[in-house]
Amino acid sequence: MPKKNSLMRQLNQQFFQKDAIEVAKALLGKIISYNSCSGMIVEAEAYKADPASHAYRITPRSEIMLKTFGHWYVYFVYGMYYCVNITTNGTKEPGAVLIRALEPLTGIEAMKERRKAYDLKNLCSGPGKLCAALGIDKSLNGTKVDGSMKVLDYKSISQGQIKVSHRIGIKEEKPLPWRFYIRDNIFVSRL
DNA sequence: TATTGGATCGCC
DNA sequence: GCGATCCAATAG
Repeated sequence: MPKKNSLMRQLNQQFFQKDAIEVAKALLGKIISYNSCSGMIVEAEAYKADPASHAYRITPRSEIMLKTFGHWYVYFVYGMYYCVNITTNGTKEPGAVLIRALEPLTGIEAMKERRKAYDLKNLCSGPGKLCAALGIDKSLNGTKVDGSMKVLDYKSISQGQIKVSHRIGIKEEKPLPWRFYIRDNIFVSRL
């Protein structure tokens, strides 16, 4: 693990009380730290109450998106992968940001071992991949963002370095431009 | 209770 | 391009 210095402030719940789109952009350049492993967020997507969102209808699974902010929302997909989100938008409207890719920083050997993948570019370049790499599972669902898994300040990303596209794996009539990633970063899931 | 389809990934 | 693999949501 690297030495923590004063620049690596730990983000509190309050940070996530704002809109998912704003949070998604603000998360680029931040670090996720868990299980003695860490990586810089290079790609994230916003979800609110749009038809493609779990919160389009509030169900027992998705109500965390409505009722909380600054909590981890972890769900299981395709029978074999987990995806990790952070809830946003206060407690009156639903919102969450899906973490889609990390640039691996520390605990790289452990992450390679969990993933059985040894190419750095391939280690955390997708929502399912990064959860497998860090060992994230449903036991973290509903925990606070400043609990055992944390988010730390790291690099400042300017607006000009942020690229925007439609969300991946979503079928919708008119794709919303709610995916954000760091320009020229090789660790994103795709260009 | 049964059915269907998915915010994925890796191999064919 | 497609199968793996199982849970969550909906319909009945």
